[in-house]
Amino acid sequence: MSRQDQKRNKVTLLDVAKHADVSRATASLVVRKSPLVGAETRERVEAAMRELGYVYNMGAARLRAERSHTIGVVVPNLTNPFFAELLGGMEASVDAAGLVMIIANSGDGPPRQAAVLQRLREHGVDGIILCPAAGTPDDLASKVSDWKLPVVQALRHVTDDIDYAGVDYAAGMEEAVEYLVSLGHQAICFAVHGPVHSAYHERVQGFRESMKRFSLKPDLVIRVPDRVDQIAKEADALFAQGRVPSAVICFNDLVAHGLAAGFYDRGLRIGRDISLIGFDDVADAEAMRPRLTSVSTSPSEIGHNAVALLLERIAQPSLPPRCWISATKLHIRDSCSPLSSS
Amino acid sequence: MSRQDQKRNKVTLLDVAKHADVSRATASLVVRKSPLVGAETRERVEAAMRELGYVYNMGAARLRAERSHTIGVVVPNLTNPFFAELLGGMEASVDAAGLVMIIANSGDGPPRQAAVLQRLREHGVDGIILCPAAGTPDDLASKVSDWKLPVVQALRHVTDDIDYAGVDYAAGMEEAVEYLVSLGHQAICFAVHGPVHSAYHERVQGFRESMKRFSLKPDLVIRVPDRVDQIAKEADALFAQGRVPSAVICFNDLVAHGLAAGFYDRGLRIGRDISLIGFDDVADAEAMRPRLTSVSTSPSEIGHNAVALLLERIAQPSLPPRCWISATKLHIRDSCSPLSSS
DNA sequence: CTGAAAGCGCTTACAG
DNA sequence: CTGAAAGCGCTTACAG
Repeated sequence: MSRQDQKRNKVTLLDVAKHADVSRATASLVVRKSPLVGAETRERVEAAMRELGYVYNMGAARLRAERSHTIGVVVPNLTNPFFAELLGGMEASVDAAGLVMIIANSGDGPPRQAAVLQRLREHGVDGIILCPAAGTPDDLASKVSDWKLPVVQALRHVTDDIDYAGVDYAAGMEEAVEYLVSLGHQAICFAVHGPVHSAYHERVQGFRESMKRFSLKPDLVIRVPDRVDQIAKEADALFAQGRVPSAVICFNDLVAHGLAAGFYDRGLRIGRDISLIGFDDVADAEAMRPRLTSVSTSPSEIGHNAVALLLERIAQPSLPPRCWISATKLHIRDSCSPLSSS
Repeated sequence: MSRQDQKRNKVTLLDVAKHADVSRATASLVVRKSPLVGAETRERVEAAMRELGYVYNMGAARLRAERSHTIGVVVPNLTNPFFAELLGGMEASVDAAGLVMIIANSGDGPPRQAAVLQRLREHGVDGIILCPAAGTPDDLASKVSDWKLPVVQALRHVTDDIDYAGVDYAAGMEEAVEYLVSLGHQAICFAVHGPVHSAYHERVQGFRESMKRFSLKPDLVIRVPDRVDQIAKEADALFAQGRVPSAVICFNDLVAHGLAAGFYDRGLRIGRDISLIGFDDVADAEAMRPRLTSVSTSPSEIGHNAVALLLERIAQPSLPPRCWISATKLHIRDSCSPLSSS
């Protein structure tokens, strides 16, 4: 019975309506779970859908209703565990809202970013969560507003005119510095890497300000390679500045991981000879030895926030731009120790 | 000029056609880069698109052309770095093919998997790459063929009737065992975790077979917790079986990472007191200390393969089902040492 | 609560 | 190479 109507998968709402002996409009109301339809009718239509193997055609619905139930997410990178956690958080929220997520990779470069943004527009997404690529031009906000497409920035921001879900990186740095100072450290170094963007600046400035607050030298900022397996080799750079740090704060856990390896190679014992603090507190921090003290930024929570902002923006496009800056939390484990009075 | 036509973003192909003084059909040909249109005409149309800020409406096109330029990817988990690398590989290939990727999370459970699969069908994806959830029912193949939707299995497989892009896990285990044997190890343990599926069975069987080939006890298979931070605490279980292993092969690098932490906590020196081999060879392996010897499965390459299979399947739906099993490669680093004759 | 009509923005034959 | 017409499968008012 049911199979014969189905050549080439073409069961349409009209077929369902006929089968259930109602009008197409009524069938449409049933699919969309409208309360206008009587229980008995609804049941009949639903039975018809089952029997015919009906599959809702979102594409057709979108064309008429101007809503695609699809959002776009563009990140600079897919393989970084931090972004993986971020995406995981987003996926959960997006799914709960009955939407679906198209993900795109900007490679952290403006040209590719422009291309994927265009592609997402063509696909008619209802909105976009964008972690702006390093070097994103200033006119992003005006472009986006021309598009009349709901957009929220995540993790990084290039304009105040667009919603932003991020983290108080500066406060996180402050927590880290404060903690190390409380342990007696003074020669504290900040090891950075990767592309430069708002989250980068906020961390560096947070570090400098905090150091100054404690009347400490704020300029021990050194740059390490991007890839974790190369950071280890560069750990020497930390000690080549004329002043030997007793503690180092890392741009993220990846840097911490690489540096930890480098220290190991040099026979330095973390948490004894040198103190180490990570940033982000991704899953590995707990599995490092000694366990890594790290400033937690809860990427999956940021993912939730970004989706929440986007959904509200979609519902009310004229809302004033909003910021959702979440707090960090220093997760103290075993990689720092009091400065031995030597 | 250009702004006024654009109230509510509604520049349509017809507007472009009028502006360029051609018919709608011709404009359509230009968007699709058909060679049928003369260079001069094409240029005029393209100029019109630019001036009006035209955005191609993929949704409308799909409705008529029955192609969405969208593929679905369903994975059991988003935050595992292994899947992150897999997705990264897929994204590159998908993007290069001019498509876009909807990603969905099955949570490694059949009910959610069924839901997301349904959702992807509703969104009219051109095909699906599925890493089947543990416990996926046997009728998957017949369901999928009812759907007439191109599908390829990745990493795991539940049927031979659907394309599959995977890895020769058994051969990988064999490499690992062989290497340890060559170092003189006999009491070799396999530490597994996570849900049970084809890739799990293949690894366990690969281990057992290889051990038997060398006339070694094949039943030192122990189970550790799923989360990396809990594995460390369970490292003792390795030594509670009456026989103390001198080497352990891990189900994946995550297990290796957790176990390494556990060994550290017990004062065991990896690569001296005990040998350790990981599986997958994700980025961290290089940053562990001692550096982790691991069986590389090249997840991003599998991602490429899966996309390639899917694109071919979409182009030729009647092709017989195919398998693309890629080889593993043992990446020897510093976590294993010869068994000291004691 | 239900029906008949129009239309979302494109592509597809089919004539010229 | 170009035009006019029909239609993809839905939803949206608008009447009943």
